[in-house]
Amino acid sequence: MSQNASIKHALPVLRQDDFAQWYQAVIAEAELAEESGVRGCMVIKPWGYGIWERIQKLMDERIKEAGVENCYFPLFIPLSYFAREAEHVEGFAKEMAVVTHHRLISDGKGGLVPDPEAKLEEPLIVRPTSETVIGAAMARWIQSWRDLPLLTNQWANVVRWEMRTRMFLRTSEFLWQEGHTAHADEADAMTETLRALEMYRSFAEDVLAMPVVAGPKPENERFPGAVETFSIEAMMQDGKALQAGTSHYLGTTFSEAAGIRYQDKEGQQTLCHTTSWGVSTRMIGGVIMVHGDDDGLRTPPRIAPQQIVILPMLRDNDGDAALLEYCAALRAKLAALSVFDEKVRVLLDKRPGKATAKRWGWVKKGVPLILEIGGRDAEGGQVSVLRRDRLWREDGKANFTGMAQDDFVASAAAELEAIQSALYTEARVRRDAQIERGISDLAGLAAYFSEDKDFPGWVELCWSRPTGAALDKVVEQLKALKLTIRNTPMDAAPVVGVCPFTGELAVERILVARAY
RNA sequence: CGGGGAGUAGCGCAGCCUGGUAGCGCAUCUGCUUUGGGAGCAGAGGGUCGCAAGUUCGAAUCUUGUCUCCCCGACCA
Repeated sequence: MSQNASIKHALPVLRQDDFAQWYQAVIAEAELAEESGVRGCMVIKPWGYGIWERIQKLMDERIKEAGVENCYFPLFIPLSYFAREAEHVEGFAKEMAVVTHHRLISDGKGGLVPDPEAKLEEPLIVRPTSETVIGAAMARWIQSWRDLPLLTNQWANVVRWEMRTRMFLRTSEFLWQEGHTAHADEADAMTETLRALEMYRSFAEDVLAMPVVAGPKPENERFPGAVETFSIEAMMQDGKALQAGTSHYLGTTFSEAAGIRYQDKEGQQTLCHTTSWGVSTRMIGGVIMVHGDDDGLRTPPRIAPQQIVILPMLRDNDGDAALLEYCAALRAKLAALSVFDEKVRVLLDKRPGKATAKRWGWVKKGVPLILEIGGRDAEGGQVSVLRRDRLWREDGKANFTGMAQDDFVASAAAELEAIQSALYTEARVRRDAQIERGISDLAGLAAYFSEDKDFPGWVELCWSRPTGAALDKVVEQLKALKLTIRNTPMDAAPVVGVCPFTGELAVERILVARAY
């Protein structure tokens, strides 16, 4: 986040001055989303929804490649479904939206109130997640070992009545996909749980250019009803962790609650082992905080709704027609190219207005490549190229490069690949530099996070994996430092030494961090 | 849900203390001049001051309630 005083940045707030305000400025200035007037709910605007559609498309392909089929289940879930699983209902009870009536009547004062005559026999819950309703369906669909594994997914909205909301990161309503699968035994279910986790890890890194650490969560961070919860954790530019996706092995918890059984080859009635896994619009919040800069979002090419925007420098004179013709021909050439196994997405922005003014709108949205084309470019067969990830020159001017149109067309696909790669590398280098592995006691941990450092990163340390009351004590100690255990990295270095919390021999490595 | 702050034109704000039918900047529109890089000048349009009650001859301004947003905390697959 080095600064050049001569640069006039596009955002009103810089990252280093106020990260929370900067985050909201990106969302507003890049026109990703806006407030709706309904508590905790946002309107997702075209550029933000376009990014979500890209995520949906590429994730959906991966889900289907794994043999998982899409379904759709009801938004409303009978209250009694939740009551079947004590831990699950307890986990969500405090944040459930409840429908109690099905009709309104006039209150006699010009307003409307729920009709007392139209009270529902049984309240309906607006789904916070769908294990219960999908479990009920699985119980109907599964009879025989031949019906397994049952692999389903749905793209849907869910509602969780959160106390404190933040755009994309924690909204009352959010969009996600939730995979739900049922298997004959634990081994098969665990394989699926880990397959989904690896799908998320590679998606985050390859598609979102967002490096993540995958691994199991400690027992206090498990999904209500899960036997084991795995997550991918990403580091934001302020050093905080963001849980960007989760995959749960649910054991027979929901099978017992919903009666998901099959007759095995020996003729025995056997409980299924189930899994669930999901990623949400929260991923967009992660992309913002990993790739955003003081000029707005830098959208990774693979999820950019437009990868190249052409800005003709219209002059409201006779030369405009020829200029537009040149730009349209250029657009056609670029649109015929492929990158990342898809057609290049290129927009010719013909809206009235000065190109220089429109440019900053696209810079803030993070379009990977911006082309500004003037009359002289058109006459000379040239283009003027701005790479979003290398926006500024040393002198504080926008870093345009002039080149022959043919050369640009020939290199455009490779350039988009290079931007995708550069964003990943930048994030990876930054994250790796901010994981501290040299701390082995509580005092060191406290010192690391109390240092007068604006954005401390993560600490990876060895511990003895306490459980129950011993774990609760550790959680309390960490809470005093505003820290949480993120997960146990799966590719961690060998374990050494003793646990800083219990003094016992360490058995695994954990990541400790401040988190969103 | 607790503590703090805020809602006035599309956006950002002043006015409120000391009630008298609303103002600035940016943006928008019009005109002129500029323009190979986030233009200048002049003029114009746009607001039941979040919503609802109350006090008052009169409320953006005072009182109460309520909704929404931001920050801190608690909570959070």
